[in-house]
Amino acid sequence: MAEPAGISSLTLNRLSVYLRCLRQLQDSDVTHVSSSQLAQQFELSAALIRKDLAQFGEFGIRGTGYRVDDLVESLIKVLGLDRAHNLAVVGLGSLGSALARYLSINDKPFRIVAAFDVDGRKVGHKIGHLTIHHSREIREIIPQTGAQIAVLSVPESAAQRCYDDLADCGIKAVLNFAPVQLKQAPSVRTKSVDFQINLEELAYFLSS
Amino acid sequence: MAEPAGISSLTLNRLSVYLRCLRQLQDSDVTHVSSSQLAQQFELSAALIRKDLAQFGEFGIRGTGYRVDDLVESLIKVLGLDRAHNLAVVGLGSLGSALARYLSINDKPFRIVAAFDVDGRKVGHKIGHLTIHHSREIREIIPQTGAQIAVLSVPESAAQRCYDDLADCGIKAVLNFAPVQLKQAPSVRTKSVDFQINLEELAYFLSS
DNA sequence: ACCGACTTGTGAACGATCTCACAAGCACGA
DNA sequence: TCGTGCTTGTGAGATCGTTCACAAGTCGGT
Ligand SMILES: NC(=O)c1ccc[n+]([C@@H]2O[C@H](COP(=O)([O-])OP(=O)(O)OC[C@H]3O[C@@H](n4cnc5c(N)ncnc54)[C@H](O)[C@@H]3O)[C@@H](O)[C@H]2O)c1
Ligand SMILES: NC(=O)c1ccc[n+]([C@@H]2O[C@H](COP(=O)([O-])OP(=O)(O)OC[C@H]3O[C@@H](n4cnc5c(N)ncnc54)[C@H](O)[C@@H]3O)[C@@H](O)[C@H]2O)c1
Repeated sequence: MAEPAGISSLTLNRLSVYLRCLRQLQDSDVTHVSSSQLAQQFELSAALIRKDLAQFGEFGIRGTGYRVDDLVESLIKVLGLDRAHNLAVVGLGSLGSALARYLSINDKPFRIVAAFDVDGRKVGHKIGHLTIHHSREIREIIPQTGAQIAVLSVPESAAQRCYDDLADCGIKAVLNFAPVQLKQAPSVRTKSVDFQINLEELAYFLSS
Repeated sequence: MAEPAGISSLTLNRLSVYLRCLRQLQDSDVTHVSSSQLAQQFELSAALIRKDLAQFGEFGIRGTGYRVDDLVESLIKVLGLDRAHNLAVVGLGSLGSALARYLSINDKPFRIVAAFDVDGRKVGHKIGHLTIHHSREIREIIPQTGAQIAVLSVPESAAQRCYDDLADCGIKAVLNFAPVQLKQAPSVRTKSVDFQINLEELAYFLSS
């Protein structure tokens, strides 16, 4: 394999898309695929796909293209999906519950191993076969579970405090859904998904 | 005001962030703010903030900074948030319901005016004070409601068909949550939010 | 064994985005 | 009225991301 150096989010996100597409091809028993065939599926240039892939090694065969099975395997390795990732979910409101449900179905390499809330009606009860703990126990419980990634779906007002707790107890990555600009901890890779911002972008295009 | 020309998504999304921050300042009775003060809040350079804002006109006062109230008002106008936007939600599973709930609370300029599903247990029932219709009625009902934006939260297998229906009946923008690469209609501004891709990006950083 | 048709991987050109640095402008006090 | 101190708006330059174009390599047919 190859470069550890700064791979951009854009490239990484496209790798996920390629992987998804390649798996569909596997299901259709396609064994080989060229960069231009892939490029047609999404609206990308073939060169970009080749550049993206080439950053991690030489996966293709000149004159032939890429062997689908091999490329799937390589991408899984590159993205780190060949090992299980333990997740904690913090905030089991309507969004958090939906995410938890989604993850237990689509469980491939991501597995929920801890759940937290503050609502007395939820703490102590189960979501799936997992007991919901009180958030004040985050620091105590997370290290026992081996969770490295946290999904943060609490109200805005609680987001920063929960984030800091998570950072303190060894969480390495957070996917945040609260519409706030988190003051980030240096030890934590943080990514936010902001529904409202996306809607507002669409609103802009409608009124112009 | 100024340029209609191609504003990038990056800029637009930052404008939303600025707006959110400015509203907090309003609540704290701060009347003036400089680009460098804003820059501290998020981790951005002051110059970038000024460039972003300057694309739409001269909102600042040299030597003083920006008047918070004025800038809020200007950004609301720029983003098109000064008028109501009617939304349709398609697919009221766990995610769709969470989104619908979220939008009815946080209703500022976005209002749900139509809801669709195919599940017999849902069609005919209400979500909030809105009746859920069968998806086959999308083409008929959407034009009556004036919805211009659709939120698409159906399973992957149904996403493309629903999208095409929405495009056909005059929807101008779609926010898609299904993990698929939609074949886009030229008349529709489309944006996707992909939970899985975001998780996979985080996974990459953990294993490297 | 060779040719022709094809595809990859990649340097170089291009374009978009961000940062730097400073002239132009405003407020306030002397 | 003028000067000082501050901040905006903005060209010029740096950096990052994408596209172009082609040499290098592979395969199948003859
Ligand atoms: N629901 C959506 O569709 C949606 C969409 C985009 C963003 N969001 C954001 O996601 C977050 C959650 O949204 P929601 O709709 O699920 O809200 P919700 O009110 O349904 O759920 C929030 C949950 O967090 C819990 N909570 C509160 N403080 C907590 C703490 N300190 N520690 C742990 N849990 C705590 C609450 O008890 C509740 O169960 C919000 O920030 C919201 O803005 C939601
Ligand atoms: N739940 C999550 O946290 C989550 C996160 C990320 C992405 N997603 C994606 O969002 C989509 C919905 O997820 P979900 O968890 O709500 O699934 P879900 O199964 O709970 O809900 C899907 C809903 O869509 C309805 N539906 C099916 N076909 C339809 C059609 N043709 N027209 C209208 N409605 C139809 C179903 O009846 C159901 O109510 C999926 O594509 C999923 O991959 C979900």
